[in-house]
Amino acid sequence: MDEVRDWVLHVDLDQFVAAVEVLRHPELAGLPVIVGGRGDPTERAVVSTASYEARQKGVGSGMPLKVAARRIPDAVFLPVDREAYEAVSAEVMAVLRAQPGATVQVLGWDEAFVGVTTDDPEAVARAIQAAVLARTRLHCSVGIGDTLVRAKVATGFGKPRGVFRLTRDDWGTVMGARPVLELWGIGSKVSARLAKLGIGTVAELASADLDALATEFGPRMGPWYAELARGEGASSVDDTPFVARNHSRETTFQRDLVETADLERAARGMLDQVLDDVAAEGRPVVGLGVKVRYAPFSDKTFTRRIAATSDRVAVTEEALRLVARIEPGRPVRLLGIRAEMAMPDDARKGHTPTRSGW
DNA sequence: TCTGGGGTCCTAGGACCC
DNA sequence: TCTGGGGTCCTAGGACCC
Repeated sequence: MDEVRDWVLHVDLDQFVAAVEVLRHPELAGLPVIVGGRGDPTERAVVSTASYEARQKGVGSGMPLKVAARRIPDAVFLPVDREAYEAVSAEVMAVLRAQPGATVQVLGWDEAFVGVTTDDPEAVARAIQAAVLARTRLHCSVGIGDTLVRAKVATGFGKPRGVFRLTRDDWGTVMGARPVLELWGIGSKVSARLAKLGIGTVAELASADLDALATEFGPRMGPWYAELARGEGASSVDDTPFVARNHSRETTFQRDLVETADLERAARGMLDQVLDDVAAEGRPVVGLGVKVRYAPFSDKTFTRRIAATSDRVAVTEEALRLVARIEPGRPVRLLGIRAEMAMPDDARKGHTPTRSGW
């Protein structure tokens, strides 16, 4: 038994979206279930979640549905049903908040940090798993750590349905020889740039020269990567309510658009939805962004800062002026519209559960 | 193989002000 | 007449997360 101290637990539902669908459709249990897009594998869309049966056959998140269908021709394809997942997610988070002494920081539909003070974090983890299962019939994995990063990484070793602890004492032993790509916050681009500096493993990044990292990645991100590789950073769970900075909509067109009139119509439709979302929060718009993906695959963004306003007509006109900068005649595969909102005075900056906070 | 949608934060470079 | 340097804001783009 440990002494009483603060612990970070990272709770992650197992194959959440697919599991919710199987609960609704019990006859799908044991089958390869793939959820993505509108559920039509001939469309341009990607896999949101694949069941373990589908994963065993090589289908995973982010894969184009067309590719998934080729790999598993007899898989069950289902459309994404956000509202259903949000409802189940709310139940899960309510269970977590009901744990005695728990501080809960939600990271997404299917995961959250839970801060507890205890001498037996494994017992708390098992209690959480049992409570979530009893309330929602869903299984989850729990990572235990002395920092947020270590708890988050630990969960991966617990999946599925398990519990795993990772602390300062064994972080180096467990993670040191692994590729930096396994760290949360390092993706393929940064991994490739690190490789050019001769850094391939977590241990190498943990002991890398900070000045060299700062030169390559900037004064904040460079040193932060080394800290990440040591498993360090924030160790307390922050339950400050989340305040969104942006609302946006994007659409990938099934057929590339070329005509200006088509683009303008699409932009107006998305803008209406975005402004509905903004209006629901009652906050003025202070900036606009347009994202374009030209075919075959090159992104461009245009942004503009505006005086704070809730005037939909004015915002729409301003956004359409940005859309007008799209290169005429070049096929457009994706259009995105983003509205940046004024932040309330009491919103703390930088507390959000993303990279900089760690 | 052919690449979603909704977010967050960081950086470089230019403009502008003092 | 010619010109330093710091601070801040904005834009555009990049990277990563779920």
